[in-house]
Amino acid sequence: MLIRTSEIGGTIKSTNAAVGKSAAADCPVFAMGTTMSFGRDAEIYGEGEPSEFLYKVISGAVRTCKVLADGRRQVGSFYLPGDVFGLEATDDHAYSAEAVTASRIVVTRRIAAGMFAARDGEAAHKLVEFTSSELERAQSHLLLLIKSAQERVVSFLMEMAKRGASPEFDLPMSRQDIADYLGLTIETVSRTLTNLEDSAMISLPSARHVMLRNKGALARVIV
Amino acid sequence: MLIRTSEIGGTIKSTNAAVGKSAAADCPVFAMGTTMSFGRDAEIYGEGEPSEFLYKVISGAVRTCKVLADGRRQVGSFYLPGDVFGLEATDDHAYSAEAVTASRIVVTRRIAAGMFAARDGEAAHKLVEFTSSELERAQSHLLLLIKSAQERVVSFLMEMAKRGASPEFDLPMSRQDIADYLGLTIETVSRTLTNLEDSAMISLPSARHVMLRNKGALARVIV
DNA sequence: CGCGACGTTGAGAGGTTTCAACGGATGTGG
DNA sequence: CCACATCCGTTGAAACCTCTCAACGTCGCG
Repeated sequence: MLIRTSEIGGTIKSTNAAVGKSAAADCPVFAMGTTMSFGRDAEIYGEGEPSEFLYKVISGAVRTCKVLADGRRQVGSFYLPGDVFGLEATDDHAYSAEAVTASRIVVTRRIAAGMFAARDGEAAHKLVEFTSSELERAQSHLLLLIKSAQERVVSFLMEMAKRGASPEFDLPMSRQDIADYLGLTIETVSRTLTNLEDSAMISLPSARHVMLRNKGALARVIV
Repeated sequence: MLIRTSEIGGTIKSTNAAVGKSAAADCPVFAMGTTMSFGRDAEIYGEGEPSEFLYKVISGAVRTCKVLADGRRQVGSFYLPGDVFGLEATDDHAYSAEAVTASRIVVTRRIAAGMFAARDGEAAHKLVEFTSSELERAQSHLLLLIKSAQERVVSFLMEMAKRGASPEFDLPMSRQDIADYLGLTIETVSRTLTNLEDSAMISLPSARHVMLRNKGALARVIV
C-alpha cells in the first residue's frame, strides 16, 4: 500500500502574520501590493480556498503542499525570494501554501492584477509568464519523480545551487520537506546525502548547509 | 541506476501526413484551422522544435513524449478527441507529439490565435484555459507518480473511463505507452492488470479492451 | 505456415521503505 | 548552569515492491 507517515510537525494554524504596507516590488503587477510577514510553518493559504491573490516572496521560503486522503503529503514546489506563487489552474487552490521559514510576502489581488493587465500589455505578458513558469516547474518536477533516489536528490541540490547562484548554500527546509517534494522517505534522503558525502561529491558541514564539491560528478549522476 | 529499455517500436519518422482544409471546429480559435491526418506513430512535432501551432484532436489519439539522455522515455499526456495540445511553457517544444493511432488533427497558427485573442476576450479566455488545463494535467500526473503501481494503473483506468464516459472502453495505446506514462515497466503494468482482473475489479476480454467491473473497489484502491 | 510485434508470466536481484534505535542540537525549567 | 524533554537527523536490519532478465503465448500479416 505504500503508506508514508508524513505528519506535519508544528502547529501550522498559528497564523502569526503581520501586515504592513509596501511599494517594494520591481514588477508592476506587485506595485500596489501589501507586504505580510509569516512565521515558520504559518499557513499562507489553504487547500480548497478560492485563489484571489498573487504572492511574491521577498525573504524567507515558501512551500506549496497537498495532503492526500491517506495522510501522505506532497510538496508541489519551493518558492524562494523573487518567486511568484498562488497561480493555479483551478479557481480554488489545489495546494496550500506555508512558510518554510519566517518570510515576508507581497500580496496583491489577482483580479486587480488582471484588470491592470487588461490596460497594459506588458503586465498581461507577465501574468502569462507566471503561469507558464508554473507549468515548467510541474513538468521538470514530473521528470524528477521517475528517477532513482540518488538522481532525485542530486537534481534537487543542483537546482537549489542554481537558484542560489552558489555551489554552497543553506537549505531552508527540513528533510521531511525534501522527502515529500521528491517522493521519498526522510531516511532515503538522509542516506543518499550521506552516500554523496562519502563519494566526495558534496560536503555537509551541518545538516542544513550544503557544499557541492564535484559538480562534474554530480552532473554525471543525473546524466 | 534504474535504466528502462523503452525504445520506440516503429519507424516514427515515416510522417505519412495528409493535409486537407477544414472549418470543422466548434471553438473559434480553430475556425481557420487546417485538418491533417497522421498515421500510427507519425510525429506531429518534434522535441526542440519551435512551438508555432495549436492542435486539436478530431479523431484518434496523440501522446506527447520526451526521451531522456539515457534512453528512458516519459509520456507526458494522452490526448483524445476534443483535446487541445501544443501549448507549452517554453518557446520550443519540451515534448514531441506523436499519433498513437491514425488520427485527424486540426492545426492552427499560434500567433494567429493570439492575434485573434487580442481582439476577442472570449478567445483570449480560451487560450488561458488551454494553458491552465495543461497545468492541471501535469499536476495530477505528478500526484500519480508518487503512488504505488496498483494505484497508478487504477487511476489511469478510471481516468480513461471518465474521458470516454463509459466503464467499458478500448485502449488506443500499447502497454509500453502506458508504462512510460505511469513511470513503470510493461511487465509491472501487465501484472497489475492481471491482478485487477483476478480480483474481479476489471475484465480484459482482450489486451486493449477494458471493462471496469467494480468501481467501488477501484475507487477504494486510489482513495 | 511462420515470422514479428505485442503481451503475459516466472524467478531472482536490487532499491526503497518500514520499523526501530541512537545521536545531536535546541530550549526550558529547576 | 545543568538536567531534561523535544525535535530533527542519522544509521541499521529486514520486509516489500518493482525491476531485470528470460521464456512463453497470442495475434495479425506476409
